[in-house]
Amino acid sequence: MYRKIAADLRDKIKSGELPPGSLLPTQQELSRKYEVARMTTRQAIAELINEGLVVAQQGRGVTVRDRQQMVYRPQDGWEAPTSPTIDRFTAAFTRHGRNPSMEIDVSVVQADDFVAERLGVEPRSQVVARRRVISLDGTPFHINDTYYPYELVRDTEIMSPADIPGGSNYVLAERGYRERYAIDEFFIRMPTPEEIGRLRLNPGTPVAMHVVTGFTAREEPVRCDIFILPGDRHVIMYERVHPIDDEGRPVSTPRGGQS
Amino acid sequence: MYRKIAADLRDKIKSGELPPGSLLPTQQELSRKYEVARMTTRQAIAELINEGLVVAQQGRGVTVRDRQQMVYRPQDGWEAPTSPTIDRFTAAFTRHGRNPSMEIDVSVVQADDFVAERLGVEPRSQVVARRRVISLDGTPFHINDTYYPYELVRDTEIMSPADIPGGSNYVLAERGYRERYAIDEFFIRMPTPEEIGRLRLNPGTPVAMHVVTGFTAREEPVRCDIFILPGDRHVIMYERVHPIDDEGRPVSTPRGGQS
DNA sequence: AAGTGGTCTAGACCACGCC
DNA sequence: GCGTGGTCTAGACCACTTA
Repeated sequence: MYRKIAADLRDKIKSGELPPGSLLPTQQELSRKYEVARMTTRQAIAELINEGLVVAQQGRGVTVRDRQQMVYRPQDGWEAPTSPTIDRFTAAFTRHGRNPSMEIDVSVVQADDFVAERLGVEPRSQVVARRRVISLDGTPFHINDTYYPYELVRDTEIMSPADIPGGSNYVLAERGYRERYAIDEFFIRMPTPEEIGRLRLNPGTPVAMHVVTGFTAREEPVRCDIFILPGDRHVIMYERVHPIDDEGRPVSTPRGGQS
Repeated sequence: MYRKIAADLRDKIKSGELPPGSLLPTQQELSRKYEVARMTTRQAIAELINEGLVVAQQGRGVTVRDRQQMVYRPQDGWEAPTSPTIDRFTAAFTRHGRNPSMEIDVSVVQADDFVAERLGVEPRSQVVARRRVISLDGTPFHINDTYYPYELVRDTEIMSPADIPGGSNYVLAERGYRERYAIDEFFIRMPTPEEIGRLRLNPGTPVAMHVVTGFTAREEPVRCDIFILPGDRHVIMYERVHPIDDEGRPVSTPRGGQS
């Protein structure tokens, strides 16, 4: 029964009969209409909440969710190739008049297993953690925690909780650790209670955990960057070029030829 | 109260006291221990289910979930650069003795708004849909639906529901539509009921929707590929190379220089 | 103050897995 | 057949928003 109620409501949302921002019928109304107990209608609504379709607020009611997504481009700052087409794609998600802000917190911590494995250091050895929450118009958009091997960044401006002109890669390059390539990993999962708090997430919002591990040309790890991207606020976008030309012949790549 | 029960169980799972595959205390036991009604313990367990931590099965009990993830590499087949390091990364997620299988279904359908926008055709115009479900050892791993403009693929082997030797890009290239570059989009969300059915997903499993739109050098779209990747079964991995060399000078890119 | 959703109770019966 | 989780009822009181 609760599945039928949920399906009916889902259909009304998808068809546009209940547009984003509108209020669903109250739980009491649904109970009367379907002749069920309120706990049953609550279960139907819980299903929609967990699907990320609606949000419930005490005293207000249940409203249909609206997605406001921004484009997240891992290749930004890499002087990546850009085509007119990708601008057309990103335009669909771009909003204007945004007011960005950032919270920064730098500390020396013990590396957990996950970070230690990526930085090639012993678990629980000291690393520098640079933790940031990036907000737009006052609402948190994503978490960006960066971990560096302690010896690489001690006594640099990376240790100070302020914006770094030119980026931290510039600082590392000056010390002889120029990042040459990086590996991106994405894990799709539900947020931890800590992440829900830091990002003020609604129930039913999954996140992408984007892990960037940067290496020098000598294969030494120089940084491990962890982004937590709420699914309702981001579209992740990449651009790729085939390493063969229009006649099917190989084109030289930055790392010098085909593998 | 139900939050406390959920937090206690979550701690026991994270600490390893309740390892993957083990059974949680039954709802009746929890009700006795915490002196609450069974509906309250059910709510605690519902929370853990929606976090993707546990699965409930009628007649069996509630078990701690185990993740078996495979590596998903969008760059595969692109002759992408490969370093020894990425092999080390992928090794952590690779399982052996896997038995892959595929279901294919090809049909001519009306493009929805999403696909029409990406293929640059009118909404509801005819496109060819090639729908696949890829399974490993009998369990579905991901959905791969590919859409082509009808005129580009009519009377080709893309229309037949069988494996294509060399891939569909090879067939398109022969007809003068060689894919030169592609744009990747990732949307993170909860699965639709249809996706839950096709992939036999457990509750609390988010998915990544990976959309690849391929273009010729003349900026004509040739395909729109939609992958549905369950979060508990995939790690998405990219490798990127900085377009500058160790002295900081630009390196030529496949598309010919910096932007 | 009225109305909304949030939590909780103490029962009931059903569907399923396992012995 | 027994015990598990799945569904549902008919109440109760609380916390919060809005007017």
